[in-house]
Amino acid sequence: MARLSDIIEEFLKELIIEEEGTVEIQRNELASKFNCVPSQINYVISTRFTAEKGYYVESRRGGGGYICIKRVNPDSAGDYLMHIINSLGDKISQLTSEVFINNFVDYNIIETREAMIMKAATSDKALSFVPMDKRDDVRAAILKNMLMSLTVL
Amino acid sequence: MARLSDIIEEFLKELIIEEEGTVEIQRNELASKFNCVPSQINYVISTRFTAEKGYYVESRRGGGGYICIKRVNPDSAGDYLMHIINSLGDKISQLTSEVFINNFVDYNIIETREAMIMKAATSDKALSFVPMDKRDDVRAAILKNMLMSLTVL
DNA sequence: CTTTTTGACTATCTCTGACTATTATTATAA
DNA sequence: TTATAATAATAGTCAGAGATAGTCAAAAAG
Repeated sequence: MARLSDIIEEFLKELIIEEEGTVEIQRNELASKFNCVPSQINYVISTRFTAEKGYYVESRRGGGGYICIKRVNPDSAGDYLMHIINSLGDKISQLTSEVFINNFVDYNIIETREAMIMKAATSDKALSFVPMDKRDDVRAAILKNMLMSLTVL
Repeated sequence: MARLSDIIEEFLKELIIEEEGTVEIQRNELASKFNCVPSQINYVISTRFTAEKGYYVESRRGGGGYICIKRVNPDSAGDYLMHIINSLGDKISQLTSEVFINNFVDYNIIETREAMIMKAATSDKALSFVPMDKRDDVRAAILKNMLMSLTVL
């Protein structure tokens, strides 16, 4: 029993993909397409296309009014990660690495579990077979690689 | 006379087998199917489909609400992971590592994003600073460490 | 005594509609 | 012609109704 809101959400997201990141609609038109009251469109937008979820919405009332939804997060999260990756040096200590990873959680770039995995992968324990003098290089390479893998999703 | 809770438990487990590991129900619907109060469904879930027993449950209230039960693994995820960790040798190739990681996703042990992170951490690219003859040892250590970090969550 | 069953009360999410706010267009007055 | 007022065309807000699921403690069963 799919909810109408979910159906409308899906419809809009597909449009956004088709239109490559932005879509412009008219509230009443969309509402009548889905046989619902216009305010349902507002409901869908305010619960599904929030800034937190990576969307930016603007609108205008009056004759020729519209609602425009833009997807911002995929790029900006990717950009942010690229920025961090570029700022990382060729060597990094376990402690510094953990600080970075904790920051990613704070900034909602990664989940707690993902952070645990990353910390585990970059811990001295995991790298015990790597000679001390190479360890910080390897750690930096691993961390960068893990972060890079997230920029494409 | 079998207890109702047992009957509902059995019904759900069969459904889970049919649906290959996951089932989605509506509380009221299921309750009326078995002629019981809706909260009995909660009772069954909270006593029979616990995390300890290898199930993961999520739900949503409101119109079109649902309860979704996923079987993580016959054993608990932690046990399963420990088993895998112990079965891993001291060396592992990139290819073998990826096969393992893909299996974890299939068995609902980890998420797709987590898999990507793990693959990135154990790729030859990430380990390019590690001499070839040590690489598979380091990779095995990293993989084990990442998996270990998940056994405690 | 422990487990199961029940139901009253609560929490959360969705849908609806009346009322409000804003903008564009058209009509009217100066 | 220009300024202003009325009208039309949109979108926004919010509270209430509807639809689910969750909690908890008492009653019932074993």
